[in-house]
Amino acid sequence: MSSATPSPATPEAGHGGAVPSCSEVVPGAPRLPDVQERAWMGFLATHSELTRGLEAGLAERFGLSLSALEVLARVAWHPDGRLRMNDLACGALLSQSRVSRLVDQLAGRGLIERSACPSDSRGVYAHITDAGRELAGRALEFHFQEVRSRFVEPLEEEQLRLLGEVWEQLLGRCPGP
Amino acid sequence: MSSATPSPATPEAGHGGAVPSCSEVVPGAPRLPDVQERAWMGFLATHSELTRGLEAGLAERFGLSLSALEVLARVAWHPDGRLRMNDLACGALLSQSRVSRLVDQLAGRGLIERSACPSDSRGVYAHITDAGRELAGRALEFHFQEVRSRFVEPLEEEQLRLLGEVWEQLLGRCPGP
DNA sequence: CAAGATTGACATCTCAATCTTT
DNA sequence: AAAGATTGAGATGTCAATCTTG
Repeated sequence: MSSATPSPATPEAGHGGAVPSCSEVVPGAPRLPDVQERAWMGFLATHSELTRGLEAGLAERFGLSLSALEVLARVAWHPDGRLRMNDLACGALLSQSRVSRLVDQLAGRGLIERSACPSDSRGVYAHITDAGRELAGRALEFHFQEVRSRFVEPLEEEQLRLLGEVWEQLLGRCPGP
Repeated sequence: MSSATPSPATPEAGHGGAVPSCSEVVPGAPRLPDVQERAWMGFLATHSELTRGLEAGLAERFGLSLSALEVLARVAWHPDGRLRMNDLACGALLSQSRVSRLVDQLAGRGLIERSACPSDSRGVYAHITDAGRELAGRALEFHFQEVRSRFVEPLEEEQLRLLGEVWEQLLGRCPGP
């Protein structure tokens, strides 16, 4: 997804910028105060730019999407080398059906195999294969290197710590049903 | 999009959490150091949770996606009440083709109209209609209220300022062609 | 030829319906 | 009835091809 929050139009806005400058504002346009707007718009723009870059690198080198890598890696490094479909969906930011189709895809490439769950016939295990473990290792290594160079290294340790606090304050305000 | 970075599997991971706790780690799994991981994973999880919530509210009350609102609002508050398709695509985080189809959709609801550009026959203007301006006003008002309550208010002014700095440090490391 | 706009083909992702098992 | 897994339908988004105009 990438979706943005509307920003007041900049007349004949420049063609290149990731975040519109928002210097020229039309009277009457609802806006957020500057500090808030920069924090919010930058959040969206940064997410968009970073995930696009990471997706592109992974796709080119390993034929994996971020979601596929997430699934593959979680199965690969589970102590049992297998994980039930539902448990896969829970930790990831993915729906059950998406996980089912991702596993289809990875199974088609011989990176994962499905097998029945003996203790609960409803369940299905996703098993990592040798090829899957090997690819997961290389892809994850590359991916973390990318995250370091694009996200970690441009920031100070203190900024990273503060980001962690911010996410903690923002998350988990969804009371269950 | 929502896509996540793989996190080392938590055995029988809990079913509710947005961010896996990552306390149990399998030896051999590539990882980022804790502070880095919290900053990065929280970033992804927060983006996912916030945009889902905002999308849902807008869709339910106004039948608009975030992208549709972005397009509608930019046209509505442009000084001329109109904008060329290409200029629409540039400021937004959207491709030209997506903008073209969003304008189709909005035009079908009578919120926007297309018209030829006299000075350049290749160009097409998207005009805001009265109905479009009215809806944009209400939807944007609602949307900013949501952003305030979900993103701005849980944070301190100082944290918002720091976020702005972080995005500035992370963005714009893409040298043009 | 390059630029603006549209279209077709395809990837990604979610929701709702379904089927099986508990 | 509820839970796990899959499937169908549809929304959202991109890339590449095309068509028109500069």
